[in-house]
Amino acid sequence: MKSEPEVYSLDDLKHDPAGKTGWDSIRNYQARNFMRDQMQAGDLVLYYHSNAAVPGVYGVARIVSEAAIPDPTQFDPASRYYDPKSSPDDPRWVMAEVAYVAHFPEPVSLAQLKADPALADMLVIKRGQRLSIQPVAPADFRRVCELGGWTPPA
DNA sequence: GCCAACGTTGGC
DNA sequence: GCCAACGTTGGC
Repeated sequence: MKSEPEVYSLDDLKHDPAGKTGWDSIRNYQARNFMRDQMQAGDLVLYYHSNAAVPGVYGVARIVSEAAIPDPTQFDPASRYYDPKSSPDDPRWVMAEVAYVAHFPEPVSLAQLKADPALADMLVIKRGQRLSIQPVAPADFRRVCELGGWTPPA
């Protein structure tokens, strides 16, 4: 999952008073579908900082809700993400709740991801790949954690 | 700030 | 249904 650190960083998640955050405002159908169809409670997530001084993976979060909760911002006329075509009866946009797990001892930069032959198929290194939610192959997940100097729980 | 990539919108 | 215009993303 990508986030701009100026907007909501992994550190912000760590210190969030609620202990978690709703991953709202996703307004891309493909990203929404990845979240809705391929995430479930308990899944670990690589936390990527985009538009950062050093873009890359800074740590790990966890999905702590089902991955298809209606995104409340779509019903809020004051929100930038208001969608008048959506209705509470048939919500168009969904979200999941995410909780902090860990910062990597060594953040893994985008340049490192690109330089690692084992990660050649990772979506995030592909040119033009802008989706803010992307599936990660288990082997790639483990490799990125290894590069970050962090061991996932068994 | 530039610009490539790409999704969405809307006229026709 | 095509496609030009436009807006957004995000690395650099």
